[in-house]
Amino acid sequence: MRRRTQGVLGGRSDRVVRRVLDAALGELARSGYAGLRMDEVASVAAVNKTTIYRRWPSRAALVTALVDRMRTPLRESPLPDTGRLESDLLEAFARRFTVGREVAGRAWARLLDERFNPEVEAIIGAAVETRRGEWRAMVTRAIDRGELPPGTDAQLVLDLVRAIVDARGAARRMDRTWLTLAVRTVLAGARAGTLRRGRQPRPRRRG
Amino acid sequence: MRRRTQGVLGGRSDRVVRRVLDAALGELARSGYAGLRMDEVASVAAVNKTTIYRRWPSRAALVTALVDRMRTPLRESPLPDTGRLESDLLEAFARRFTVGREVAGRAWARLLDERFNPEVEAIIGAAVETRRGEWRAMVTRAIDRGELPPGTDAQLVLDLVRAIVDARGAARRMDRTWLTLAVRTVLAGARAGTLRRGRQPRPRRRG
DNA sequence: CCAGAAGGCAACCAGCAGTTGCCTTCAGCG
DNA sequence: CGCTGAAGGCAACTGCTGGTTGCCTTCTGG
Repeated sequence: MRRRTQGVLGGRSDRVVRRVLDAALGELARSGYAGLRMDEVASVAAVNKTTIYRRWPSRAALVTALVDRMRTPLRESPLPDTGRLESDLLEAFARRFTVGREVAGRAWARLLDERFNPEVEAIIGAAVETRRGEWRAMVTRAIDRGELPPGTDAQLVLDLVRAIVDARGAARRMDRTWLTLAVRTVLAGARAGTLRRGRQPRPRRRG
Repeated sequence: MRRRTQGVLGGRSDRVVRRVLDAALGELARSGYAGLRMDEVASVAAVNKTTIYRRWPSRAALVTALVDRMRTPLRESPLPDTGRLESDLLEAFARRFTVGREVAGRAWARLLDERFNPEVEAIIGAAVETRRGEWRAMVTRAIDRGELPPGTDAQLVLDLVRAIVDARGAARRMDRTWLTLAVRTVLAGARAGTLRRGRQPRPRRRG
């Protein structure tokens, strides 16, 4: 039997896929996940709603596919390794907001904002999880270089930076200033030994 | 004409108000804001949906009233002033998660998780904004005491701690460990001078 | 040129916010 | 005690949206 012409750019199907994903991207950036109306996507894509549902059984599936496509270029380039953790972190995080076009950045920010939503969390989680090891390695290298005290919890460092960065959602646009602040503050904490693995940090009186 | 028997505890109306708000609290803790079904609230409160809508014109209004009631005891006690910023912050933030009963804590956490939602943000914002000055004063005192370098941006310190704390939402329950981590890390950053007002912090090579 | 995959169309179901019109109950005043 | 008006109950309804279904049309490649 004839297979779907996936991958053969220019086929009827692929044209539809591209148009739907493009439309979905725009709608996601505009209205966020919760506000994304399938009818609207269909109409913008100049495609029937049924067509969308035939290929992606739910909104979650559609957005998952979209995120996957968004992150494709990202997936191909390795994480930065500048020899200095601060620069590595700055660059690595900055990339998250400049995936491809401007729209994609906004769409991703909207998703982050809605990460409380189990569906969204699953989507983001799946996308991020794959590179967790690489990210951790980035921090570990810094520890080995002596930039951070031995015993520092690499994952914790990342979690903290992410927590701060993600706090800046769609409303207030992510900017370099905030990102820098997040990275420097967390690194200062780590250097002060606040982020050792396992044991509770003891209170430190100011000197 | 006879007025509503508001305030006269035990009246029919007040009993209804209490039951509806209690029910709403439970539902909010269980299902979050977006998942809060008015029919369910009505049914749990053993009250008719119409009755709810007559008093609170929308879900947002209902939750606003609920939050207002939740925060009443909090509003009455001043923020801590232990003479040490770390303790102040720890205690002040810890309170947010122990407003009254256990349920209220969970409900509040759910709200925080959904703060991306404009409606929710308005609700939270209104509740929090009122004490912004007090919080800032807490940090300013510490600067005056010399705990933090002069010129430190008090609001920024608070924003950062909040960013980290809030990252722990409903799924992973807020715990003292994470809170401590957040406070200590941000304070370490602040002591290192990362959070001066206005000017961009210069990169600091590790010593 | 034709079989089968993919797309279009229209009507439909289900869940839920919010509404409406009308009836019932209750508190309290005369 | 009985009346009055406010507050509550009830049931049916609108409107929106995600997701479904059955059937017909179009495109594509062998």
